[in-house]
Amino acid sequence: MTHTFLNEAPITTASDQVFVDMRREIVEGSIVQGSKISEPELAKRYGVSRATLREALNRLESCYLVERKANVGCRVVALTAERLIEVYQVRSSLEGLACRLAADNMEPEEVKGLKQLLNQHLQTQRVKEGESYYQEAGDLDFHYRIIQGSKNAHLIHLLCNELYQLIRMYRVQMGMVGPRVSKAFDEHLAIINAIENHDGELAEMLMKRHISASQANIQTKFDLLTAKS
Amino acid sequence: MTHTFLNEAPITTASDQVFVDMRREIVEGSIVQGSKISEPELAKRYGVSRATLREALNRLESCYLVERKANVGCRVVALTAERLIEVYQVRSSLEGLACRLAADNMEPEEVKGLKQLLNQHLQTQRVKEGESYYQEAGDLDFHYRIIQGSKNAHLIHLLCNELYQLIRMYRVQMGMVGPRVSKAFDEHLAIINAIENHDGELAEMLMKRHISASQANIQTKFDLLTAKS
DNA sequence: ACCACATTAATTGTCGACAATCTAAAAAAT
DNA sequence: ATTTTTTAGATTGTCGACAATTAATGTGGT
Repeated sequence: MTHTFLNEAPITTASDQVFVDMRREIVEGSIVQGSKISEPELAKRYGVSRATLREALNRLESCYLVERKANVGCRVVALTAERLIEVYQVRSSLEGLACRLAADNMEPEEVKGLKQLLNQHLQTQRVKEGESYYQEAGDLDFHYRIIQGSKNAHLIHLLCNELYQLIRMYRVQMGMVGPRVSKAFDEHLAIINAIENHDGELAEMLMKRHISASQANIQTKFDLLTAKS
Repeated sequence: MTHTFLNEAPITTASDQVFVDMRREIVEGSIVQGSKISEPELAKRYGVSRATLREALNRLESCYLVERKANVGCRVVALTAERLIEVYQVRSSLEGLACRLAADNMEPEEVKGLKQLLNQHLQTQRVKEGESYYQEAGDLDFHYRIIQGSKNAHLIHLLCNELYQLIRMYRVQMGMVGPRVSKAFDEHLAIINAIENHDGELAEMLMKRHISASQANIQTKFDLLTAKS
C-alpha cells in the first residue's frame, strides 16, 4: 500500500508519479542500493520520456536517494556504515532542535493528539505483536507530529521531505522491525511529558538520546548483515 | 569577481554554468527576491534551451533560492523575517554540530591554518578598514574550514552546498558589511581555542552563540530596511 | 602476455516543437 | 455596475531527435 506522506505537494504531473514510485522502490530495495541507473531503461519501464524521468531523478537527488555525476550518470545511494553515522548525527541535531521548538510552539490539542497516538500504539502493539508495519508507521507518525509542532517550515521541509526517506531506507533494508518497541514506547512517553511541561531543554535532550539509541540499534543490525556477506 | 566555492563539482555542462550565474545574480539581488521567473525569457537571456534552464532551476530549488509550483512556475525566494529566523535556527544547530565534531576530528595542521587565517584577517582589516569584501570572504572561509573539519560529508554538503547561499543572500542584500568585525574576531578566536583543546561541548556552545549574535545583527538591519519601505 | 592507442557503441546533455494547464482579458448575464 | 462565463494568450510539462561525452571493444606494438 502507498503511504502518503505529510506536507507533500499533491501528485499532479507525470514526473511526480515517477518520483513517488521510484522513491518507494529505492527505499524498499526493489531498485537495489548502489546500482547504476540507466535513463533509457527506466524511462521505458515507467512509460515516460527521458526528460520526465530526469526531472524525477533530480528530485530523488534532493532527498539523497540517488547521486549524480556529470556526463557519467546516476546511481542509487549506497548504504554504508559511515553514511549511517553521518546522517544520524545530522538527524539527531535537527530533530533535537525540532523537539525543543515543539515544547514552546505546540498547541495543547496537538499534544493531546500525540498522547492519543501513543496510547493507540500501545493497543495495536498488544493486539498485533510483531507486526512491523504498524510499528514503522506509528513511530514515523510520532516523529512527524513533533517535527510539525516545531512550526519551523524550513526545518520541517529539511526533515520530512529531504532526510526522512533516506532514514527509512536504512530502517527498511536493515529489517528494523519489531524490536525495541517497549523501550521506544517509554522514551516516547518521556518526550511527550517534557513537551507538555514546555521543558524545551529536556525535550531536546531526550529526543537526541532516543535517536542515538535508534542509531545504535540499526548499527548493530548493519554490522551483522555486512559481516554475513 | 567570481568566488569559487569549496566542495563544488567543476563546471562542465551548460546547465552548471547557468546555475552558477543565476545563483550569483539571485544572491546579489540583480534577480530580485520574490520575483517570478519566466523560463522562456531567462533561457533566451542565457542563450540556452528551456530544458537546460530548467535543470538549473531544479538545482536552485535544492539550495532554497527559488520555489516551484507545478503548472504555475518558479519564483525567487522572498526574504522575510520569519524565514530568517527559521534558517538561522537550523544553521545554528547544524553548525554547532559541525563545530563540536571539528573539535574531535580536525587535524593539527588544519587548526594551524585556521589560526593563520584569523591573523591574516586581523592584518587585512587594519589595512583595509571597512572593505567589506574581504570581511565577507574571510568570515566565510572561517566557517567553511570548521565545517570541513567536522569530516561529516553529509553535514558538509548540507551546510556548504544547500544552506549557505541563502544565508549569503540575506547578508549581501541586507548590506551586512563592516560592522561587528572586531567582536566577530574575538568570537572566532575563542572558537579556535576550544577546538584546539578538543573541547567539543564548549566549541559547539560558542559557535551557536556566535551565530545567534550574527542573526540578531542581521535582524535589526532587516527591521530597519523593512520599516523604511 | 601485457600495455597503449584508436575505433565503435552506448549514455548523457541539449535542443526545438507539441500538448496540457493556468492566467488574464473580453463578453454575457443578472 | 458586478459577477459569471467564455475565450484567447501565455506558460509549463512532455516528447522525440541530435550533439557531445564517456565507456567498451578491438587492434597494434613491445
